[in-house]
Amino acid sequence: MTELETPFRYDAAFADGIERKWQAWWQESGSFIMRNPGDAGFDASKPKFYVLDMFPYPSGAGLHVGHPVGYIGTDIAARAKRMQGFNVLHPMGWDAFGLPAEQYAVQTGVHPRLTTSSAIETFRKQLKRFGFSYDWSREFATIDPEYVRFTQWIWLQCWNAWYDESARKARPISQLMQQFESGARRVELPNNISKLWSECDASEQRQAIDNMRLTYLGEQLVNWCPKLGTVLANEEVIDGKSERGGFPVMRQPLKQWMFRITKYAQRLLNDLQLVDWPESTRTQQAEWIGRSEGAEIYFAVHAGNDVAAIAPEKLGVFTTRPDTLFGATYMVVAPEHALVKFAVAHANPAAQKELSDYVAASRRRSDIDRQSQSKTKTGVFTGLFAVNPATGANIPIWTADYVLLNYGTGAIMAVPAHDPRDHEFAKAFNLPIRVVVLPPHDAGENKIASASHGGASETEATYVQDGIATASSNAEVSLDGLTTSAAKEKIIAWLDQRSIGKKRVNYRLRDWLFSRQRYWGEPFPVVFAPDGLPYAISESALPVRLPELEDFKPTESDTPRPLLGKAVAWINTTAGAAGVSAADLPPQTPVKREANTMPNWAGSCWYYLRFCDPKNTTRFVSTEAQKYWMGERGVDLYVGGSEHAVLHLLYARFWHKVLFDLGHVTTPEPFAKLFHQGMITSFAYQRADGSLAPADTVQEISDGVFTEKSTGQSVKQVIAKMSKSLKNVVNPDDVIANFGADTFRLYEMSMGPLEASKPWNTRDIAGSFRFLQRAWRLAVDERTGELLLAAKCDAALEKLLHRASKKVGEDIERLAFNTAIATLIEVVNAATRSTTLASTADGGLTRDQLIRFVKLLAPFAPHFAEEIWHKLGCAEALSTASWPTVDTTLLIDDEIELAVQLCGKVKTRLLVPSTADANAIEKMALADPKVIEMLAGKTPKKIIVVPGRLVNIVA
RNA sequence: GCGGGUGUGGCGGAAUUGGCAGACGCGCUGGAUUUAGGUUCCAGUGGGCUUAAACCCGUGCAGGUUCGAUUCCUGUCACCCGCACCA
Repeated sequence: MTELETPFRYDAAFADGIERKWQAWWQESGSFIMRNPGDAGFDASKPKFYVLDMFPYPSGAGLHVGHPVGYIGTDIAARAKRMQGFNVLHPMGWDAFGLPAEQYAVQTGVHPRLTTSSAIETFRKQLKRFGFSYDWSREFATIDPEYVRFTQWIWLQCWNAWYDESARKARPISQLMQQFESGARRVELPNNISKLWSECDASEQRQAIDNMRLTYLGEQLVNWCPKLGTVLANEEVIDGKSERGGFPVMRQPLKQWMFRITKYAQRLLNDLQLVDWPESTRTQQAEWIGRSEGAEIYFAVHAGNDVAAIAPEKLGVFTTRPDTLFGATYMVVAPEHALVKFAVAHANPAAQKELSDYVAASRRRSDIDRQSQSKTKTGVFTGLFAVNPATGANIPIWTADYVLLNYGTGAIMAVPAHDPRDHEFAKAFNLPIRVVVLPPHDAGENKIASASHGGASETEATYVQDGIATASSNAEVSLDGLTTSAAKEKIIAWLDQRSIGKKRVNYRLRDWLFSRQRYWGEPFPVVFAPDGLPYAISESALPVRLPELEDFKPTESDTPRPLLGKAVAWINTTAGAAGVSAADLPPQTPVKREANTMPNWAGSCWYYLRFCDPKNTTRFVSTEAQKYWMGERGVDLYVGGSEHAVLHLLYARFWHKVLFDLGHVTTPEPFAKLFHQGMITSFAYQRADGSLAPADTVQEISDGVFTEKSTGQSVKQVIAKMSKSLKNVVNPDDVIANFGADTFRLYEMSMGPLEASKPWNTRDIAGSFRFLQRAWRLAVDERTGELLLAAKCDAALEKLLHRASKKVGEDIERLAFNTAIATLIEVVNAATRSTTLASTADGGLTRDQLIRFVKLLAPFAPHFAEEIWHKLGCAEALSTASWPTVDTTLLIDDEIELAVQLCGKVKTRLLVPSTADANAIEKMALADPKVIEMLAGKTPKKIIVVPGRLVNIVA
């Protein structure tokens, strides 16, 4: 048949036509606009379902085929839930502050606002072509002034709050003031001084309050690249050089805004039990928070005989193994530790140089490098000694970069016999190793006769597990013979009694560094008075807007400075002009604005709340909208990449909990159910030497055999990330142009499980396209465009369709879209076969069957389904139709086929009535001729009957 | 280094709770339709040995538990993701 004869054939052009038609119709009729409670047309009788994508950062390159995977998944869920009678909130927006736009501005001078808004245009246009059922009326970008205003407002909530340890929640700072003023709480000042509020001067009072706020200024090390004039992420630093340009990078201290997220460590850990998240993600968060129980122990420090200086205060360490205190033969402090500065100041010239060289060198290494065991341990003796409080021994204090300043106290007691890192270090520097724990069985037999002191070669391996303490006693305390847990308790009690240590819970989680030295981020609503103290800008003066910059090029500098520092006129203002309350500072006071900006996380920490009520100009979200859409447990389905498993998801939970404590939101957790979609990878071709050949230089000469065109060398097909250099990037626009959006949606959902990473294979798209073409031919006459409907209902087909209804519904619920689509394909294939095999025109689907089939297909291929739906004479949108119900009586078979196994191997099959019980099945199996033959007269030892599945005869 | 994960035909994958390994798609083979190609339809397609049946082997590798293991356990190999200023 020629194309002229089949004007209604489902090809790419035809698909394009109907897709654009229905997209326009959905938009005009507002099909997916969701009203809020209180609005006209809102149906309060329906339950709510909030399904959310992790919103994208709109990059200049546009959408790639990896973006839509999650979006198609949430759209299927949203469309199915709508048909199942839910009010569905399904919004989309833009995470629009970010580094790429700023870096582009540095290179070209084009304002990030322009770059960003054109990227948003592109993304929006591309997303709309997929026919997603987003409520576009709720769209916003994190750079919108109204959104920035409330992002700053939330920061002010943290500024105006403190964490009440006894109530285990954040409370307004005004309540702290009341406690101070009433004398219920004393002011804790440095050096263990405590005073009444009334005894403090103004500056002490101010300090007392500032030290309690949820956001505070802290000094942190950053990777500063003087040449680029910018701070770099760890991943942008390679071997102490900047990734771009290869310029030296130094770790420099910088005063920056921090969040006291560590106060929430325990709650962030506990509340992981409240959410329906992938187990791996909850584990990753728990590991990140890293709770460990142990002890803090204080070691007296002295400077050695040849250093005539007064030793500094005691050196505190955190250890999870206080029971090994007797085995602590040396100490290690981080190179940035204050004790190292003291050591440098008091060392002789040669040692001084060695120490400062080491500190300088470690500044150039990243934390990951520093902890990496593959690289040999390095370190330098500080010239200082500590006294092991248990043994009384003088033990040397070293500095080494495998100890990190920001974990624990930045210092450790080294127990080389029982910690692999300490062991390796001790071997490298010939430090003593002292065994103080024995494996339980060895302790009993007393295999190790002497566990006393010795050189580094005493033991080859470290024993890290729990065991029995040995060689651990002094005049006051003995741990010998105790199990590790008993020994821990006993030594902590002893340390506590002597006031040289105490029980402590430590978290790996660190306070959250929230300042960036960038332009393209939210300004902080804070200024600095001439005395250097920060003052908040009042809520009524928000948003604080970014100043315009002519030139975005950073300035070369040896010390870190924010890019916004260039906006001199903006930075220097008065308290009144900036919007500081006159109660805090007189309006004419000259002040400097904060030149740091917030990180990208700020916008993504609360966008899910804004979607509930995006146009609100008086509040970040109305109480009513927040209550309705967040409900009891928050967002009902949140889909995004697993690369966000820790940071974004932890930060958003933290903000949410602060807002919860302060009464602004009503759920303890933001996201009830979380799902990670997998990455779309691509094929690449590996040469014999392991290098990768670009995809366009390779040909497939036979099944699975590939050669490089130019050389004829055989190459191996492997899976790799999509990258420009490998020429294996796929543009979704091209795919849609060739097959249509419905085919694209089906293809990406049928590639495999939503959570798995899967290689894109353009060749396979044909399968999804053919499925739609088949389905179309089944329902529509390609010559006339008329519906093809069976007059009679085929019983087998009806049963199949019924089972498919059940299966598709269940699969959508568990986001197993690949198997749902396979089921739909089976229906179409069976129905097609029925038409070609039928002698009369009776094959195919009846009107009623087609209606049900189209409803099942609607979430996956919405344009296709809508087209047939309207051909069936339905005037309302398919999204308003109800989901097919399942008649359970049609799911039961009269007879079931069971597998019959002999010793676990399938030998034959048996048809039994579905009502037969285990006894009856056993009898039938034993009466089966094949079974009799196989048993050959032997009596079965055991017969296992699994109803509905199999019979296993053990002979 | 620390933390999380994945390995099944030529390829993507299915097997939801320990119960018939390979659903569905791609590719390939044969047939029908067609002047031919394409399209469409029908059938076949894990490997070995076979005319066929039957049988044997088979879920990265080596063990273990079990009547029964892709699934649980131990060890091992390979690959992927995250690591706090990329988003």
